[in-house]
Amino acid sequence: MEDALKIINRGTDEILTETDLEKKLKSGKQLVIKAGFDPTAPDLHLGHTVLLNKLRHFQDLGHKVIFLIGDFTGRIGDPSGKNKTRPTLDSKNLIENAKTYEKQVFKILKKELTEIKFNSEWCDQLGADGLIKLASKYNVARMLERDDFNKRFTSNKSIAIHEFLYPLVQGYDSVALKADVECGGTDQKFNLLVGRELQRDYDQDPQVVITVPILEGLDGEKKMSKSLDNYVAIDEDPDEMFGKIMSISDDLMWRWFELLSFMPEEQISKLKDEMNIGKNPRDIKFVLAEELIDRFHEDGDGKKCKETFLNRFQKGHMPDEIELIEVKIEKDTILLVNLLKNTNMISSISEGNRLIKQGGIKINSKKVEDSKLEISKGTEDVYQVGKRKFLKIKV
RNA sequence: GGAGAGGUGGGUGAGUGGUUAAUACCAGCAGACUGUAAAUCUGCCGCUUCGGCUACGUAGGUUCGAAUCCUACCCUCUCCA
Repeated sequence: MEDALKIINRGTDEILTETDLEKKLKSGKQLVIKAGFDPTAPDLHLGHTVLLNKLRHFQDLGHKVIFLIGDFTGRIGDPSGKNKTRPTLDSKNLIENAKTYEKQVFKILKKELTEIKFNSEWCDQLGADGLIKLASKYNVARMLERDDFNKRFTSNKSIAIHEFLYPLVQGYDSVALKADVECGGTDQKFNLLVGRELQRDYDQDPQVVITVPILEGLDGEKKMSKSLDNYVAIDEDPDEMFGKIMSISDDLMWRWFELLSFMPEEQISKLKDEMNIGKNPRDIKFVLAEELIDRFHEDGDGKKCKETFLNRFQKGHMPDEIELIEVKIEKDTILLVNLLKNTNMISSISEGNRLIKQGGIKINSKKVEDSKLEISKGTEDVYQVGKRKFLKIKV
């Protein structure tokens, strides 16, 4: 019991309330743990795993996780108001997305203790009557307690009515599922709490709300998200993943250790000490990168990636395997920049000219100086753009 | 319904008739450096067959010349009712 609480506590932001949680755990029954996910972004990244890890902890204790895809909520519109219209996802898309989720989610969650559900299943039944009834359970004053609503309200920014439906529907999900616990990011706190209130209204035992911190993305400031392109997807190519992790700032590294590593806390602070007495932060970042690669790929891949990384960037070697592409041309020669553009090594000819001017393009490790360089038919060379893009092209 | 503000390159945001492909910042890219794809520094940062071409909400108009003025339209926001 003590242990269970300790496991659940690690890495959480808040548990509301802990006594409720204790009571539920003590009851001895299998609990229903709910967490909601966006229907439009089936690409899971490290940011999601903070939450998924927490769900996994519950599974390790034998409880059941409902992986809820908010297809109905997604249809209402985005509460941030930024997105104008969301494409309505048809059922075919939904099934596809769900499959994509499945493939990734079970890298962390236990299949036998996970159920994937869509909230349209019960929300579609609701109808106008149901919605009105649901809406009557909450009031505007309470809605305005939500931080972002409050800010917008006090600064006279617009709040669309339907945005109020968001937390309500999300809360209703908890009612429909009879959730015992709901987990989400700290930014979800209000919505999660609405679930508690609604369950009470529907004569259910209110769910325990557990919030986990939001992981900062590669830039170190904004939250990790696909739309900001500062993410590391969990099914990403291992070398790519390794590189991305190595590219985070030394400061951010510690945050990631805290939220992503399974390493005991004492061990992490030991690493900090080592850095303070002069150990290269790069080597500590290796530790983090290796752990994460091993987790999402095969055991031992982390080590391989590290070697590749060292060879390529420290010693300046070319990667062992370079993709070969064959390009057919009509004339006897082709302008280098055109060739690179055709093979998507660069996005425009102007960019190519710029890169050549700056010494960023190499053929067989030799820097290209001439922007009008012609490549002849019948050659096969290794082309390099910048430090990381390699391609073997046969003309 | 009435009054007003505004829509500029990936983002924030200057510019208010002519050295303006458009200040600045951020992001991005390259180079240097470092035992990191950290940090820092430097350069680049619309496209091009290198003749030009296309760009400042959309469509017209005025002008030798407009992102800058005019007209209409669309959109966003604020205030009053």
